Amino acid sequence: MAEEISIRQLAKEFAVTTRTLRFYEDQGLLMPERRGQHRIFIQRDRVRLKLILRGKRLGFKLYEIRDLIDMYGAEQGEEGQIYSFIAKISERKQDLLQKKADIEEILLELEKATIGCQQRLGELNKNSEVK
Amino acid sequence: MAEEISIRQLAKEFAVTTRTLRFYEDQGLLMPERRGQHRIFIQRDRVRLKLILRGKRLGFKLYEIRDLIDMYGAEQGEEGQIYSFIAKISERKQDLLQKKADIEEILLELEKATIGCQQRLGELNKNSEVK
DNA sequence: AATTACCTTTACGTTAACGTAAGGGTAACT
DNA sequence: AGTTACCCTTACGTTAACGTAAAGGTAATT
Repeated sequence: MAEEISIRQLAKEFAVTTRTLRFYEDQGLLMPERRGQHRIFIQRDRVRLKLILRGKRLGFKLYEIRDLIDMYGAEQGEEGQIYSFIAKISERKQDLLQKKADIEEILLELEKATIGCQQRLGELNKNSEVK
Repeated sequence: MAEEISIRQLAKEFAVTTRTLRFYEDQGLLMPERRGQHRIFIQRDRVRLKLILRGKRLGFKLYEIRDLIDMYGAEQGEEGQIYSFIAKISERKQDLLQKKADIEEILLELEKATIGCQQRLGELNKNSEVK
């Protein structure tokens, strides 16, 4: 794992396009260094990109993901800021717990559906045995 | 809870617009009866809409949600169909388990962030006491 | 010297999931 | 008879998250 990688290398590593990476930079989600014109990505960007894609899988908007990432390890600022920060984190937590509950319910339904399918298969087998 | 409700009533009940409901019908996610021109929604549609919104919260595309809903209690068909059905359900399960894992990780990070914030608050308090 | 393989910016195109407006119909109060 | 309150369809507009193409720069092979 090289220290400094090109945009294409990072893109390939995470199975996204270079356009996507440039777009994320544009949106303030990535901030690669520049060497001349070229972007230089480092480990920090890998970590960030991983977080971005994780957020995407959960259906978060890019600006929500940006906010989310900003929450990680950002305990600077004065008291008021910290408090509003804790509040924001709490909101996000609620959202995530809701999503988790949604997932549990869907998984339950899918379990039921699977069982239904298996029963159906059983019936089909019985019929073919009788035949 | 009335047996038959209008589009507006259903919309209000779930805090969506009538446009949204018509759009969902257009996409084959809802199939209300018609009385003349008017749509008549019943309990079945409530259930479906709930499932749709749940899917949306998890970032599923509408066509994915449609597929998902079709999985619930659809154990008809012949053997081949059932098998491909079980496979599809399994895929969805994998996806959901991935999302669940994503959520757990984010929650963990947010916990860490919260602790960081509290420590910071503690430090700020110490400083003000010293003063 | 020319092709290959990258990189850059700028800018228009695309898709999903609706929003919004236009134009018209029905049914019930006032 | 007119206003209110719904309902309908058709159709153009909007936003997010990129896709895609154009035009050009650099650096290393062939």
